[in-house]
Amino acid sequence: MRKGMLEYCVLLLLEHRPSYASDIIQQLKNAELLVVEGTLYPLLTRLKNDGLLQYEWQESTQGPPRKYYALSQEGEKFLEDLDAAWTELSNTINYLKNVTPLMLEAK
Amino acid sequence: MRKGMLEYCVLLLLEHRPSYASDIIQQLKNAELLVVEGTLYPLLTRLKNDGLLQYEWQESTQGPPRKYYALSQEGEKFLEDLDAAWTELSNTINYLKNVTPLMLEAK
DNA sequence: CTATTGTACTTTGTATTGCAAGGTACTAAA
DNA sequence: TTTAGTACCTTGCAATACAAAGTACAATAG
Repeated sequence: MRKGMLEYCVLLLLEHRPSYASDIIQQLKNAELLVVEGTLYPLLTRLKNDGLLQYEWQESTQGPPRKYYALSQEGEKFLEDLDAAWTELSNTINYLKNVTPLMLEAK
Repeated sequence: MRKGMLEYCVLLLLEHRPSYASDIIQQLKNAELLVVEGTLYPLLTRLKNDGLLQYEWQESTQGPPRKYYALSQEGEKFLEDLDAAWTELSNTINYLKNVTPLMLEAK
């Protein structure tokens, strides 16, 4: 069920602040969404190749340098589209959860 | 983004009343969710093979007979799980949409 | 009574996504 | 100099969505 949602979630996070992979995984965990490296790294790479994300290398005080990802201008626009898609999907599900057989036959 | 949601939507519909494929496609269209045959038929077959759906052939007054699908007992139980998963996903997204950078750092 | 149209069901091949598993590289501490 | 910790990356597989093409039956037009 989470298919396709991860992209949206990651973009939502990066809208708030640039982050690197391990940080994103941690933040998603805080939001009850468990994601593993093998899922996230390819996703970030894809979003960058699509021009939706940019990154900058930054030194860390403890450990190897980190790739900090942030939304590009195009990424911000795309996120607005996803916001709209989410609202619609949400409406669709809530509609389906509440329809009665009678309403279905009305069409 | 709709990936993985279709299964849930179809089960929600069948909970209300047994339907056959073309009918389901029409009902989903009424809910603003466009689905094509090549997507739905394999999905229905999979859900049946998983024991979540059953079907009965029924004559039609105009055209070939139809496969009416309905939830099995196991399917009803599964739908409850999906309901819970949907609620959680919904909460996650809304959380991510509303967090501020400050809240993120609090963890 | 055959050809066409409409309805319904099915299959094949492809792209995308998620993930397990394994691997590389740099830093710091033992 | 070895070990542990952090971070990034790749490969191969399974599941899902869809386009496209195909099969089968019923009803109607010619």
